Amino acid sequence: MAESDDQVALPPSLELLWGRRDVGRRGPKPGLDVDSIVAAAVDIANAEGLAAVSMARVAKAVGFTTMSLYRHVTNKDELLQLMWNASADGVMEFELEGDTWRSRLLSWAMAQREAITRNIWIVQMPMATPPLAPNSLRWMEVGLEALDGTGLDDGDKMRILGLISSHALIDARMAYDAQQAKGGGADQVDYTAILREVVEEERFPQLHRVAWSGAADEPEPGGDPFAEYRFDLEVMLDGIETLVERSR
Amino acid sequence: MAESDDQVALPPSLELLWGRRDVGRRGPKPGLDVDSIVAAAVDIANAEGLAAVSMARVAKAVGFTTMSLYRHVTNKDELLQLMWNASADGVMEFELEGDTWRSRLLSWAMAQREAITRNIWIVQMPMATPPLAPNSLRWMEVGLEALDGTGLDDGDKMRILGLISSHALIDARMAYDAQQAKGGGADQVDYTAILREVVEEERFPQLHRVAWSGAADEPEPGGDPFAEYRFDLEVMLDGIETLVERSR
DNA sequence: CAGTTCCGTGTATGACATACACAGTTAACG
DNA sequence: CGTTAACTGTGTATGTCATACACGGAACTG
Repeated sequence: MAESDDQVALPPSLELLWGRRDVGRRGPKPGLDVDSIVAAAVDIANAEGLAAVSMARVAKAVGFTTMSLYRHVTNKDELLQLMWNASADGVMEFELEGDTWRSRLLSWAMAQREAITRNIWIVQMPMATPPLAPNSLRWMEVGLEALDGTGLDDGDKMRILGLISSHALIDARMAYDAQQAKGGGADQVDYTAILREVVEEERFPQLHRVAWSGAADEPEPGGDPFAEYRFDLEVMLDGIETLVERSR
Repeated sequence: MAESDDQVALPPSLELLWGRRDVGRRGPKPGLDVDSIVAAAVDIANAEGLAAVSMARVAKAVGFTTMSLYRHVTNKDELLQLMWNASADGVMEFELEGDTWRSRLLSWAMAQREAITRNIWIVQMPMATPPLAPNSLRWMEVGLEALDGTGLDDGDKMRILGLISSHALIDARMAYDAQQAKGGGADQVDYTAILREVVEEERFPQLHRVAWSGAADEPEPGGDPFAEYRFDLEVMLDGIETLVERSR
């Protein structure tokens, strides 16, 4: 298992994300840098959502004109990747909690979900995963540490981390959508009321029962905002536990 | 548990999706209808992806001008919801397979993933869930049937179906992104090669091991396109099995 | 010092979703 | 049955967006 000395050509965005993009030395001293651009973009996203992050808007925020941004980032997609990596910097402060792989993994999974909540605009990203950049790879590194001692092979470990992190994202995305729908106005109707309105007993006997049993009711305000995610995590952790037992 | 006689005001999109939007009777006979618009939009999406579905493009496909579409759908978001519902019509032919709740639920979960694959543009939808429209509610109805006999309460059943269907979507989304990245050109580099390039042993000991052990290698071409999804499903089904045992 | 590279600006382009006014068609109403 | 109202589709316009490209000036290189 020898490391190759050949340098692999990283995709352009990753070159930038790993600090490997050659920066020219001629020409005027830049008044603008990529870190300032990314920070401004993240601020706008935090304040107003990802849709508010246009190149013109970011440029204005850093005091330059729109087209100057393109001297520092190739395109908007690259800026989005940079933003995603920047927002994952909480990994630097994160520490696994617990004595068992299960409790450590749970703490990791909760941290994933909380990190997204702190930068909720991530749910609006056009891509499904963060770039293979320093911060997200550090999250994976820590996740692998959580799984030390399980006896699982590395491939399964990676798949498990992928399962959990993808679920954190989509759970946050669904919660965000639901909240946006609620924010639309006073005439919003909740899930159960809609079900009761549309599911006839003859055509949807199961859903009809569910609708009228109150089982689909949305959680009371003030409760655990992550209740749904915790349920899902328990299911997944139980399944992982089964996998761990089987590998022993 | 009496049904209320009060009609709840559905959100405007759902009124249309459930065929409850009042259609006026005065004025010229329409040359255009919402079904034609949706069908055209779905065709374009199937052929070229969701980004190709602009109002102008759809209008051209049905032989009308852009603004005429707005006589039939409120806005583009509504059209997207109509498309999502239309694409879920495979539920009409679907039948659960198996003698146990587990095998039935597995068949349901696979069908979810396959349905998305057939209309892969769904992964590019701006919203995280389909509308509460006839087809997606029918999928839920069938999913609840799969869980008959588990003894789970209705709330847990709904959460389980939500877990699986959301996972089908994000798994498809990640697979789509990966494929798009591959299609970018001959200079694309795979996941493992990137890991090997960027993860130094000192800083990322776990990922370094994983990268050089081959555990993160992408599946060979020609294998099961749903291998990752199946792994995830086994984990989730094992976890659900634990939940079922506990509820007995 | 001439040539090259690089930064930021200004201008332009094409694409997009959608507002709004107009003219003609059809139904409702008294 | 004539008038009014509702409705359809068109044409025009608007503002926003990402990004191409040319220009002038700053800074480096040989």
